[in-house]
Amino acid sequence: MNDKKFYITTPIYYPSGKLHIGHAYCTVATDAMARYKRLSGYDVMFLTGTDEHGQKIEGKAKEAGVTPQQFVDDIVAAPGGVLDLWKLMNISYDRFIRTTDDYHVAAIQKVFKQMYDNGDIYKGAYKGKYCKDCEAFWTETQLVDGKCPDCGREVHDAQEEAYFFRASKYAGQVRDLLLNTDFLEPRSRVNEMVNNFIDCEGGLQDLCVSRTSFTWGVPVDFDPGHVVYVWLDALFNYMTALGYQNGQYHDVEAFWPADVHFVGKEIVRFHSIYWPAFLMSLGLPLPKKVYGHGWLLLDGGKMSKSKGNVVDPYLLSERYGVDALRFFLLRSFPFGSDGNFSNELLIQTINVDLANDLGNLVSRTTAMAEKYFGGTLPEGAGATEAERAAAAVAVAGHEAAEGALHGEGCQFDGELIGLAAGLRNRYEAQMEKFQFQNALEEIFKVIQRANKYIDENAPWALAKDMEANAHRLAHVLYNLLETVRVCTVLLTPFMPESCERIFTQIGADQSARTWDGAARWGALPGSASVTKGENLFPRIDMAKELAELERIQEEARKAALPAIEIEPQLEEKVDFDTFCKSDFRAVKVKDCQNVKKSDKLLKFTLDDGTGADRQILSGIAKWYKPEDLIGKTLVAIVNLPPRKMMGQESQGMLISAVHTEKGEECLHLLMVDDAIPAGAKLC
RNA sequence: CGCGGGGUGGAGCAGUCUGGUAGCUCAUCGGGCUCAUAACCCGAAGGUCGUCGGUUCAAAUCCGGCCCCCGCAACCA
Repeated sequence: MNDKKFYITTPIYYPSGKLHIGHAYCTVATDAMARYKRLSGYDVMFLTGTDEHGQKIEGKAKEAGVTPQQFVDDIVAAPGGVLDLWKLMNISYDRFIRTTDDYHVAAIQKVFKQMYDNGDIYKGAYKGKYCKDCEAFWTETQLVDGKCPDCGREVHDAQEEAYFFRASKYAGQVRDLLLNTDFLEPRSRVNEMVNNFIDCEGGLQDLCVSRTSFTWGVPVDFDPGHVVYVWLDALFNYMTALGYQNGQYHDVEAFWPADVHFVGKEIVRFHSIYWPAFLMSLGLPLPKKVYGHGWLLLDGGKMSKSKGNVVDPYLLSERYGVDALRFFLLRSFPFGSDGNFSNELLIQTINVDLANDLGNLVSRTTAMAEKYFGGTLPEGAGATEAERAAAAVAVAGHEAAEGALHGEGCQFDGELIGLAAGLRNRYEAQMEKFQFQNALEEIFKVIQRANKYIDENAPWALAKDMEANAHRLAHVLYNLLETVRVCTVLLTPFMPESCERIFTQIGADQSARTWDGAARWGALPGSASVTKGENLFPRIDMAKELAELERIQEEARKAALPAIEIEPQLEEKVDFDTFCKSDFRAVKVKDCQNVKKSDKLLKFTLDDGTGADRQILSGIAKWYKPEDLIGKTLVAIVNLPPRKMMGQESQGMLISAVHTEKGEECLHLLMVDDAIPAGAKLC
């Protein structure tokens, strides 16, 4: 049995709607970490899943007219759902937990009972502001203008019976854990937690762990009417998924405690305070680390459904390739802090790093191997003993490998080989700190060095005299292939599929793709067969693509809007006499023209039956062409006071029907039967 | 005085813990090369590091005041 074990988790996501790029970000990071650990020889358990209970899902299901279970099944397991998304994004999770899974539910009931029995869960009252219509409790601070934030109606004080977890009992221990260990990272999150929730006024508050105001949750088996409230249910997934308190799995021994929980910064509080407290209550080992990563922001602000600015990972994966998206997410943002997502940055990253630097390096290298040597380098092109030795020195931590190569071949070789051979160590140091951005930066420094190495050696110049230079040329190409190989091994956790293709192109067999191989110069056989394949990462036309993306996202935004909206009817009554004062008449359009310098107004010359022309200006140019209206019979109110618009007088108003369709305003002029004579009164 | 994060060349960021030539990507300008995905390589211009004060031989970095932006305190990556 492998004693190098690694247990890593994502949060379990709340499937009240489609997942967005933020969820993908966290999951991709976890996946890269898991793959990295597997690559470096660990026995990895990678857990992700969904947190499916709660009032919000109950409500959404009701809205949709399905049961809560059907609702979450649809979001999680249906085509285009969570499972599909992770499949598309190549997420190599070992286990996927749903909190509605039977074994989890049963285990949570046992956990709850146990904590109740040992006195850490007690019965109390949950107080708050209650909205009858929404059947929801709100806290003072959630209220909008003192009213329900959902429906805007009055709320009133109310309380319900609830169970509480005695978190206060563990405040000291948790405080110590946060302040005096590196349990919670990045460090900047520690103060926030301690100051805000432990050293605050009143100290650490007990946590409400049951509710009676909704039913979609794990029932408290010894007290009907209560369901377990979110965090106790959700947090224990990390253990029940290993088989804790259930017979579904048997991996607690092997994998608990977790090595790291990756979580978003908004739930750091629950993972760094309540989760350890729960475990302390049961006398269980604590996870080794909680890492609170940052958020992807849009235009400097939070992504949210209400703002309508969520980014769809499905769309981006399909458009640019999963690997490009995975790479972008981890390359562009420091994992611990917030980052600004933009389409422009995405495309730029793909173009610069993947297309120009990496893709192009592979392309030009393999192209030359084919062109000059038919795809197989000649005998003796491989690494020399001196180079292998020098590389070993670099791996051992001495950057001065080039020193060991003085007098050997070309002056540039040592520099390239030293840099490439030492890469694994630098990469490892960053990966162990979850600094994906820096790990990738290290790789790309080497890739850039390799591109420079091509210029320095000008293989095309060497190729002009093959008789004299064939050996040198082959060796230059070999060094490039080796550099690409080393980089590709280390890129595999980030871009598994693309790396596979690169390995194929440079002829790297399995033994050359290993973690050990990444620190061994000369692992690629000198006779490896090289083939120039399809472009790995096609360049994207920035301007064109941005426009296209904007169009697609706008369309998606519109599709999410209600199909047809109409103005709500007025509550206020109008008395009959007032109504009768409005003089509506049928009018015939004698002439209609655009008003100069106005993009909204049309000028109508109308026959209103009086014999004199009536002129009306109407702001409907967006919907009608003047020539299409001539001869039509319309409806106008004729006794409005005249009004000047753009310097011309309007004597009345044409009547239209208006509504909103997919967020867009629509307008139709009222057109009536042409048999109606001009001037006929409408009543 | 609720808590936290941030303010660094035109844009986006690193550097701040462990003071000592201000770094990276993109954009701009000039040059080189032609193997390659109009890519690659070299060079240049551009910053009084939000602001005021303090400590110091020396401050983007340490300390204090102020200004501005964002987030959290609700389920939420």
